Amino acid sequence: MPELPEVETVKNGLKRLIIERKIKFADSDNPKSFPNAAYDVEQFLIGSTIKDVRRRAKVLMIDLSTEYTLVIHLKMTGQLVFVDKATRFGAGHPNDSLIDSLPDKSTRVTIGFDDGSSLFFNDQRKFGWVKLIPTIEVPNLAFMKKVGPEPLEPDFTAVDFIERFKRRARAKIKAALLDQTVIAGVGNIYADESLWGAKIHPSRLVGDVSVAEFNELYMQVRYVMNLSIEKGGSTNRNYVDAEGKKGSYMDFARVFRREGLPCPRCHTEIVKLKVAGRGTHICPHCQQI
DNA sequence: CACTTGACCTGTCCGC
DNA sequence: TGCGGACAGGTCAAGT
Repeated sequence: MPELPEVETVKNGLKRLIIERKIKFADSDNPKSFPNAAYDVEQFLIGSTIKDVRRRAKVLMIDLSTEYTLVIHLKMTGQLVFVDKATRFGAGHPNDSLIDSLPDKSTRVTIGFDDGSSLFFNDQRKFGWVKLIPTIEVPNLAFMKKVGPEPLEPDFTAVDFIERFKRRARAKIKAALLDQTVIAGVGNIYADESLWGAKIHPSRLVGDVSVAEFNELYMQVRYVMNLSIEKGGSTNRNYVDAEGKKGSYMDFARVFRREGLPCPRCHTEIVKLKVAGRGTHICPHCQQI
């Protein structure tokens, strides 16, 4: 799934839904999805209360009253869905079919609360994980130490943006955009969308992109990801938010998964190619090598 | 170091 | 219908 806007949407939903709930039990069918010692789970997870939910890059953090944190990465197909037994069978609930079906065969972790509600971590491809870590140790995780700045923070400027790319001067601009140590949170959808917005071909080398083009790319990265947060993220395949609802950014996408359709700017047919090992969508007229 | 490729998994879709 | 292969929102380890 999940790039910055999707993880942000899940975080916002969880903040509304699970703060102050008390954890009664935790189950998992897959050690790689929940690689925590039974002793730690018993000692620091069971019986704890949810105090806060945070996001950094594409990582979610659920802070517990025990000074431990559930650090969660959804990778490609992860979902975190809260189900309250009171709404579970509620007629007319917009997503009662999905909600009613949980847990299902993709459920890797179940967190049960003492009021009967549950949080399900579903992950078809099993790339994602839920790790229980002392809160004070979270900033020391290898990923947290090397990840780049948050591009939507108000004090993150175009000058900062350009500076971060200097270390990847010989890489393709799309590979650098996807590199989480350059800036945090951009994935395949918003890389394609922002490069189209800035009229930059994804295969161009970072060192050959002008300052004016970088300024436009900076604006586009912030524009597409802010718009997507407003739309509840992109549901390309599996993604749903904390209530099981799909996001609608794909209705506003300009190139992503729109091969064969006209470019919204010039009506040239959008084509799909492979760049940096990833499926990539461009307008061959607007985005020249 | 900088950069690219393959691996991790399951499911779906497309061509034969 | 079945089967093989390519492909899917991400990140790492290992390779050049």
